[in-house]
Amino acid sequence: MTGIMETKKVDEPDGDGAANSFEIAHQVDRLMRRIEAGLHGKAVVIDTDRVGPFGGMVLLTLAEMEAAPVHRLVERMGRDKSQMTRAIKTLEAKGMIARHACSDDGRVSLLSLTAKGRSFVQDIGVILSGVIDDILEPLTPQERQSLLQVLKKL
Amino acid sequence: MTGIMETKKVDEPDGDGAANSFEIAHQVDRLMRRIEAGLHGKAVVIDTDRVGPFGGMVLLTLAEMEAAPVHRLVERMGRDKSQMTRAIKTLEAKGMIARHACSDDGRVSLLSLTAKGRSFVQDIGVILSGVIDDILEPLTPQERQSLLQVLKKL
DNA sequence: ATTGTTTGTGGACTATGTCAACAATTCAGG
DNA sequence: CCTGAATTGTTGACATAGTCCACAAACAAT
Repeated sequence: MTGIMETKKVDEPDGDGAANSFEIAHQVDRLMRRIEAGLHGKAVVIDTDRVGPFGGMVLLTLAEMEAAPVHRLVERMGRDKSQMTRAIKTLEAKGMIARHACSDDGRVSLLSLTAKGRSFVQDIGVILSGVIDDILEPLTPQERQSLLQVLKKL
Repeated sequence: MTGIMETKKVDEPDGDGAANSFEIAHQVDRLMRRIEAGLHGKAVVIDTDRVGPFGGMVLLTLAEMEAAPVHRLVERMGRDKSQMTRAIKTLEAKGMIARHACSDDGRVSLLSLTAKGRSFVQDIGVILSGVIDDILEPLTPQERQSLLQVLKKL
């Protein structure tokens, strides 16, 4: 049972609204957008194949898993199946990923990065790191680490 | 061979900023989506006017400012002007916000919530708080507070 | 074999976001 | 006062992202 904003400023001394839920949502949203905006500015240089932000995320995620069926990507990224299908289709057309049939299961086709896809992921990785590091710059290393841990705990 | 991220796992178990950049982006993204998913489930009950998630955000933001010109909303939310124009138009059509001319400046029209808009914001506030509190449930109060502070620092 | 489930696709649609052009004001400075 | 910039908001055209629903093919179990 969770309270509405007004009912729960009791035990928190700080004036900024006691773990204000809306505030957190807002800040998370802002952070997301800053990341994307930062990427957007620099991505033009690199995204010659017009992969787009979502496609980039797919590639990055895939790079962490190496050879996975679609539904695993879906569950990992929390998006819709059909959306994933289409993203994959265009990524395949651009030569970023390849699919080969799965011997165990005739329904699934395993996805993997091509060489082109891997080198692209390399490049995004560098830029993304740069962008986020810029954004996180005001934080101490401890704060970064605690941020990551808190996020992971969710 | 695996790509990029694998190459740097050995020397730093944790505690390095650069290694975690992509991880942070990913986690932030997930958090955003969980919030929106949680909202989506419960919003149907309340969003009888089909305001939508973005419209809701606009209303919530506006509720924090009370009477502002469009460009202030734009800079506060970090979105495109035109997007805001259209969102406002539909919100106005739904009777959530009102606009009245600004005496000082003939270009701007000041926006404010109507009674209907305010009560709607009330309702979202309750639900949003609930959803986020559910998500943040595994965190201790200290962790929540530190999360918020870290986010605000950015 | 029949039934139900999982896996991936496709259609149709809505919402979001981006880019560029534009009118109406306001402002700065001669 | 006048003219050329800058600001404010609007619109068109378009690109991307996300949702919902139905469906075929392969599997799993009885």
